Amino acid sequence: MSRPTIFDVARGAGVAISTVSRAFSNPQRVAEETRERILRVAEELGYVPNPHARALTSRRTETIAMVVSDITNPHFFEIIRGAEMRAKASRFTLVLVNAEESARIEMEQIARLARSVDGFLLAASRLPDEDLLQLAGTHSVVMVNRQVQGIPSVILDQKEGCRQLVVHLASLGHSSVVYLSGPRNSWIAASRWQAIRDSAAACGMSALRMGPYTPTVSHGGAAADAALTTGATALIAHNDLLAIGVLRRLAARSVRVPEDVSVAGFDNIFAADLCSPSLTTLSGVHADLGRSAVELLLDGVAPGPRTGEAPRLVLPSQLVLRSSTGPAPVAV
Amino acid sequence: MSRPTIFDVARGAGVAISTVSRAFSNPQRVAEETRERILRVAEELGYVPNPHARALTSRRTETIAMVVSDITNPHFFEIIRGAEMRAKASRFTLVLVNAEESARIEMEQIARLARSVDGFLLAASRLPDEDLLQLAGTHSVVMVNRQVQGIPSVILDQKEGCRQLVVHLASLGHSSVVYLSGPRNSWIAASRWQAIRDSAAACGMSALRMGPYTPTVSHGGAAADAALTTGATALIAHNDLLAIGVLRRLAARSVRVPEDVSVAGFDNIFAADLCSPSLTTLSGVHADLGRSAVELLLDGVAPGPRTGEAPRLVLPSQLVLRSSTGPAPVAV
DNA sequence: GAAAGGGCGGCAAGCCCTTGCCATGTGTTT
DNA sequence: AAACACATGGCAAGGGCTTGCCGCCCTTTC
Repeated sequence: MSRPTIFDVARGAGVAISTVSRAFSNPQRVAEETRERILRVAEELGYVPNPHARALTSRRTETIAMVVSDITNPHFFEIIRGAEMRAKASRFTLVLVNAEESARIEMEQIARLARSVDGFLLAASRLPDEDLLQLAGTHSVVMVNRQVQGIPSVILDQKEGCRQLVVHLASLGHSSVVYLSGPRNSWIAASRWQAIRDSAAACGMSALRMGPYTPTVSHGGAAADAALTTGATALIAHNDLLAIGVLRRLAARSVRVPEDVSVAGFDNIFAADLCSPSLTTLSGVHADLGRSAVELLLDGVAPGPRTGEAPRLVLPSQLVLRSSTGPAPVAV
Repeated sequence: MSRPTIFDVARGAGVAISTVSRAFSNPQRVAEETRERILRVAEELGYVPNPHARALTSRRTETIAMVVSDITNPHFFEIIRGAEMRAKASRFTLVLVNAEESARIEMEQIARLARSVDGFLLAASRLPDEDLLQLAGTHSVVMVNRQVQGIPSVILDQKEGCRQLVVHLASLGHSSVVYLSGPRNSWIAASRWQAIRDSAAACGMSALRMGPYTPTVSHGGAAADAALTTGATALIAHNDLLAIGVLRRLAARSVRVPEDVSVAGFDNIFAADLCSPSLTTLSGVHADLGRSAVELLLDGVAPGPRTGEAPRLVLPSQLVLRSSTGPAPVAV
């Protein structure tokens, strides 16, 4: 015996299938009494509407896709987690896809899912602006940790966060800072560098960008070596993973942190508090990024007139001071 | 202009829609030459089959759902990651759902998705065996980190791993070990305790189970306090998070690790190598769990005769020795 | 050269719902 | 009492695809 369909419910309740359909998807269109009867019959029969049949005509799927640029990066998991929880709260299903740091794969995956989801969450997308704008023309899209004019987005406040971080370093007496940059086409890396450079200028510090580096622990070694050649006393790594890699290499080279060199990262991952020395980092509630992004997407997906402007959410970030930053060494 | 359908392609290629359909889903059923022509037209038109229409008749969705018992637990992310990558390799889509440690929610989510996916990956399911067996009767199911008679599963080798861990502690001179247990209805917690108890007995050690504890850092404090009352010199925590919490509390209470007490965990999370002292832990390639689980599921989903037995994969685990375990203190 | 077989394409019946439009019945207004 | 508005339910046309079955034609076989 196969699963009951809308016909079985209609027969059981003595109504037309259209009425059953509306009892589920358009409740106020059906008399209270009728609806209750239908729901009761459906319950008894164990009827669940077939989502595909539903999607076929209604073009709504109650599913959203989250595309992350690199699923191996633990930083995204908080975002994914927040997104999943928020999606679930609205009875939406979350599909997870990995772009493997490739714009081509990202595009392929999006094309593949275009018909199966109501919208896309693009986390740290590597696609060029044009592609994104085109996509946003035909689908609901929300960017996470990237801003593109005209597309809704959610980011953590890099500007203010970087400013605080630079001011912190400046007030410790550092006069030069190196930013160990993340991937070349990472919007957030560009945005961090810009904020660091501007803030450094405002503090009278010199700022230098090095890299790009793949932001993993294993690439921290090269980054540290390169940074040491500059003589800078303050290092800001693109993220905590890279920063931890830097710390390791510095330890291996007997460079003391923070006595000789100060190091800071981004994301405040769990390990940032455990490594030695513990890591000063720019923190933020990443789960909220995912949550807010879904919220924005659901707003956009909902029928009704668009508000004129694409919303740009900027969530607060906060500086977490630990022991990897300290006073600049006294000049020799 | 709306998206092209199979009709447009059929017209363009001068064939019937059934032929177009087969050109995509049953290539060897169509002459090579015809197929090429169809694919070329489809390409030109930008035709992509509508997955919902497809699913409606074929009952295949090329989608699998991964249900995790608690999405806030970082341990799962490796598994999710492995699963996503493997699914993608077979052009399957992965849906992620969170059971929030609740059997009820887990069941609801499964019911909701039952029609939209080809199968379920249940990671650390909290459902009773009966429910799982019933589910496995109607759907393709693969269990991750749990074994149920008759259902395909993938686990890390707890038994041998725990044995090695206990032998390691025994050979360091410890004569008593405490297992700080994970959640009550966690299969893996039960399985670990059983392996620890048996191995301890074989080594002439006494073993004690305490808890259950929610396996997070914050619950490690209570676990540590409780464990200290027993006078045991070796502590095995349900996972690394709990172990790190234990380490923190011990440090706060000035109990030296490993001089006074040895501590070990499970999972070898990234932070295990960074905490102080670094943590001895039972490691395993968790991404492989996800990968293998998807593989098993795809095997099960594929048409064709079932092999008689439900496969039970046991992936190797390995003991990673770090500095949180050491010789037992000399008795006073 | 006739019969048998295989490869290939087409027909048409679904798969299970949503939704625009119409029909009916009831209550309200003038 | 006529005219109307509104609430409610039904009809039927899809939505875009898969697949069992049939039939055609070209090979092969004896």
